[in-house]
Amino acid sequence: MAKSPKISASHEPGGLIVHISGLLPSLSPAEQRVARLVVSDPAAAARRTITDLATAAETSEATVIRFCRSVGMDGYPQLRIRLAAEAARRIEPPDARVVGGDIPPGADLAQIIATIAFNDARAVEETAEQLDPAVCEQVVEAISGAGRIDIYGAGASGFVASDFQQKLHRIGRIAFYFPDVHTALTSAALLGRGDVAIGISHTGTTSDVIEVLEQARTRGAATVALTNFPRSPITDVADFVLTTAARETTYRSGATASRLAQLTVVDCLFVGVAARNRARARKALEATAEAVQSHRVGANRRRA
Amino acid sequence: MAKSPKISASHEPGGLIVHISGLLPSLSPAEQRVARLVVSDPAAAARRTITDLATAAETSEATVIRFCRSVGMDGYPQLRIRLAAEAARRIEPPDARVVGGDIPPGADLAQIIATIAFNDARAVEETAEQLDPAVCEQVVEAISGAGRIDIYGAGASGFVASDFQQKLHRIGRIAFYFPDVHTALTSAALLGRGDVAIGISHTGTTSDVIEVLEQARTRGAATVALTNFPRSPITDVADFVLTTAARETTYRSGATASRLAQLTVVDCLFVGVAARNRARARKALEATAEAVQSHRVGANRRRA
DNA sequence: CGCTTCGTGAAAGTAAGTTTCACCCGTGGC
DNA sequence: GCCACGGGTGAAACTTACTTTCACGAAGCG
Repeated sequence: MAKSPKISASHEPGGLIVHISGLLPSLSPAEQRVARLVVSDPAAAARRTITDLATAAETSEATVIRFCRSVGMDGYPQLRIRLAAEAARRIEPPDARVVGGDIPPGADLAQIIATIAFNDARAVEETAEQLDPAVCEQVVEAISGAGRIDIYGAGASGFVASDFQQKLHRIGRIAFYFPDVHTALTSAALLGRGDVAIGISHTGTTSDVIEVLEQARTRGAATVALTNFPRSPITDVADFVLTTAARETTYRSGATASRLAQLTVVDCLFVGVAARNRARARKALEATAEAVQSHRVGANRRRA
Repeated sequence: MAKSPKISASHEPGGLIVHISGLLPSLSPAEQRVARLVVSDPAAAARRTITDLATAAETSEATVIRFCRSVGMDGYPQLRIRLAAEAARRIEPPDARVVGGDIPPGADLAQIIATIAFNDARAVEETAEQLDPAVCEQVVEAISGAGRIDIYGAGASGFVASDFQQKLHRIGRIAFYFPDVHTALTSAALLGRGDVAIGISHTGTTSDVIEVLEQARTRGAATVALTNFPRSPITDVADFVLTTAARETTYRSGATASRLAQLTVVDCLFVGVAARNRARARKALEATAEAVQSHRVGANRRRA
């Protein structure tokens, strides 16, 4: 291969569990069975012997070992230890709301709210935990020094892309977002060395976004991918990979959790860029805030 | 072999480490050497193999095993696991990132990430806590029975409005979002009894949104406001008020926390509406998911 | 349609953990 | 002073757990 020096992975800080669930789709079927067991109850897995776990996952010990290697461990004992540590750290399984669980059919609205909020908050926290500050730093640097920044995203990720564009624009960086593939491709073709292209795709498999990012890369721009899955196709065309950590809970939420996670990452990058030149960013922000002032009506009422 | 129960095994409250140091004096010399190693650095001990630890304690594996039994464990593996868990627990909460605090000027990216994520997650959680399920229920009911749903929002809140529109559309509800005030006003003028108008404004003072919502109300539509401030002007023109709970941390972040909170509320409403007619919503979602399938490329890669 | 490549488990091999047992050494009785 | 006696100990035998190798079969490629 020898193509992408790629900056990412190998990091896996924050949560081992989170890390594993991100890798899940890139694992083979048998390994996925193991992964699911581990993720669903890390503490229990830590207690099991390798033969035990293999049996429970309906596979062989060999596969369990392969799984260990796939997620970056040396072997089973190391996984066990890490799992135990991980499980201990999260002593607080709040209650019945299953992480990543679906909403039960009979649920009332209060339950729905609690479940959604819990999962959303969790996605944000876990994303932050596993974000690699070093990679972020590099991306921030690239953006700060970029002549131009193109941001791509389709569907739901398009909102995030658009949000990012606006943020950067507000602090005086030249950033673009294109809701349309053709326009985006055209723009990507005009990028060059020193420019930055950012592709956002939750699944990492959105062909439109990948195509455009690839185009940008060919032209010499630094490419950044923001996705939930560290081994998805989009990472092949990215110099820098940033991952979110939303355990998508079936189709139910229209992927809101992943959206929040993406926004959090975007916000981190934004603040990082802004922090590089506080004075200038502050001034720009104040100016833009002032601009919309005339569209605000009188302050909040006192009393009832 | 049932000799002396030595000490009240099985219980070992508080911490395993504490427990061990408690019965340290009751151990034989060689076992004490082991115990001291373990107590002084549990995490390191957890990483060692039994032979390793034995060597380090200048004793034999047999003694290590005896030590394990003495402190109430079944064997060495169990001790290792418990040790790892124990060590993980003691590291504990990273620091005191101030809620709602601003980013200190000298902060490095890791700090920035932690602070942002903390505040973002907090906003989501607190929003859920203070959301009134009864009001939500009414709004859900209104949306479910609406002939048409108009959603208004400007600037950052516009993204949320747009997101909501798309969500509702995906489950077959007739919903609109207008980025432009004039179009929105026109649309509002066409609303009537049985329709729903939703205005989103973080500050609750965005005159454009208020104006449009007011228009909708005079035409007989049910009006909903989503804002962070329960006493802001927008609430005057709303039949139902839903609030977020983002403590805005200065203007710094371009209000991402409030955005996340808004999205969470929107998601709750969405799921609430979808839950009212699971079958229909599910079918619609599956159809839309299928529609974009051809824009996805092959699955995630295996291996490294 | 043959060729590869990849996922897989059976079996062989190695390392880790556990048990057994004989030894040492201090103690106390004869 | 000599001889049981018993706890503490480690060497070695043993068992179990973990790891590697290998060959088979299925899925993709030319």
